[in-house]
Amino acid sequence: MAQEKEFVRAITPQSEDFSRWYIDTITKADLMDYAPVRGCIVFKPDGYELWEAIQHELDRRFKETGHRNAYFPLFIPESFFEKEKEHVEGFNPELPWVTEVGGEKLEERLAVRPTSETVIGYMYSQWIQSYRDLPVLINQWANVVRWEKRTLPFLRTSEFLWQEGHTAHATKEEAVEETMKMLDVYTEFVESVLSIPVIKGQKTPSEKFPGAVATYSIEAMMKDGRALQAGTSHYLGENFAESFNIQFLDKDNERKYVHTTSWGMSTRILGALIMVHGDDRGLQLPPKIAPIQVMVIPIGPQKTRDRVLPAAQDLVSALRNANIRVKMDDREDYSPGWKFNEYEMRGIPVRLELGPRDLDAEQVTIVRRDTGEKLTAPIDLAAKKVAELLNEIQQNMYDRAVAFKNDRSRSANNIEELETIVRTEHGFALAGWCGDDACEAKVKEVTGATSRNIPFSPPEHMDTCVNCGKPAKHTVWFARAY
RNA sequence: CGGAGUUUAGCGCAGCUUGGUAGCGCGCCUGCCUUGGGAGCAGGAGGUCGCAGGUUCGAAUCCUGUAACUCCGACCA
Repeated sequence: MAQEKEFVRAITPQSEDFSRWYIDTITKADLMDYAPVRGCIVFKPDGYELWEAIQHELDRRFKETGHRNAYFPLFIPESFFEKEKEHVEGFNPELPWVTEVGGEKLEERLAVRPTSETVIGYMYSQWIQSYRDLPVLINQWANVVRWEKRTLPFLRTSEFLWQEGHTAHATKEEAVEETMKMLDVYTEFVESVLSIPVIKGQKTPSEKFPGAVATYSIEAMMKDGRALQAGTSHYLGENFAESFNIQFLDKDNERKYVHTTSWGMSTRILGALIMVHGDDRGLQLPPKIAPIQVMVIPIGPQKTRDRVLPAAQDLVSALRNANIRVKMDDREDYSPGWKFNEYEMRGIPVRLELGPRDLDAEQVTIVRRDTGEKLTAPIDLAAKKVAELLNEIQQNMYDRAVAFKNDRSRSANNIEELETIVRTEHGFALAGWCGDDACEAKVKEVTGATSRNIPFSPPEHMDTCVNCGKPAKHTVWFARAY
């Protein structure tokens, strides 16, 4: 539609080229910029503020579940990586090394951390003596580096920001419970705060974290039908405890290895936020995470400003008193129409327009970002109305994302069907799997889709392996993934 | 890491085939004017053409190399 295009001429439509849309949107919305180093980005203030909001919400949940924050070093001695074979093999291709300082070679090379299991494991071995020292429940907010061959802003960058939780427990049962608890924390956060529905499940052995006994994930569907792993939680068993000799003396006077867990969520989640909710006008932020929830735009010629501006200021105060994150744009050198488009592009959930006509009617015009709907409310009830509306938008965005995901998900009885689903219909395919790595690899080779996870509650159970036709051990979600 | 494409003003692009004084739109600055879906007029600033070599009297343009970005593949919690 020509008029539609006119509003957003700076952004490539999603239907034309989803990748271009994504890059256009994050650039125009001023979330990031490319850095001079390959594969690295700058989080500009508007992008970093979103991350701060995510940090704030997650950190509160971690603390409510008994965790405390700490910070471990960026550099990890080479010898640490050699202690856990699977771990070193998993990360070796993407590790950068510090080999010399001031022109002199180091005795031992230092890796820039890709994740901190090893250095934290080493420290835990020093700190833990007795069952009375357990559990250890620590989280770290940090940057990590993985030298990726192919990068994409927020989704896969050479350096990224994340949190990594690392816990140590006396028993397997307790550690497994922790692993699941944190997966639930992620799920609750992503679904209720980011309005993104996820699929909870277990990773197949080929997709699990190097060094883990079991990896669990939450998977989300982007608007192009591709999957994005939104968070992971690992039960590491005694693997790292054995490698780093993390032992404790139990009540029965026996020396035992601890059971460890780790769990992480990264700035990649910003990519999900953008690709789940964004549309051809740009970003669309769920109210609970939006740094600015409401933008007030006073309207009218010079001669009415004396009347409009104080009223608009009162409106801002009323909303602020109702704990709504509100800002006013009263710049005179931008037209109202320009501002409408600008803040829609930036994803602000609600816009309030206040002009002479509104004042005459003692009302304010309210516009929803999610539906584009225009409403009015009496000025003195605006704060109450907007608060209700923000909740409604939050829910509507979630419902819409659920409907989209369900619409694009269905079961596949054979590999051809699976390929149609992921390549032509651009969706998720539910399929049986015999448990053989070779069958999983074959699906990837033929269809381009990888196993996302073995869902805890699949919509149906599949009987036969999608590749070899033998009885299925598991029902698995397959999708093309970021 | 392989294949393809791109790189010229803050952004988007033309100019390159056929070598000869650096262009357009938007944005930016000044002034006037203007405000309910990206207003208008006038004047103005801004670029060693990604980088390094080479060919040539002369290179944005031709050749070689290199870097970054985008897409497709390989690899990848």
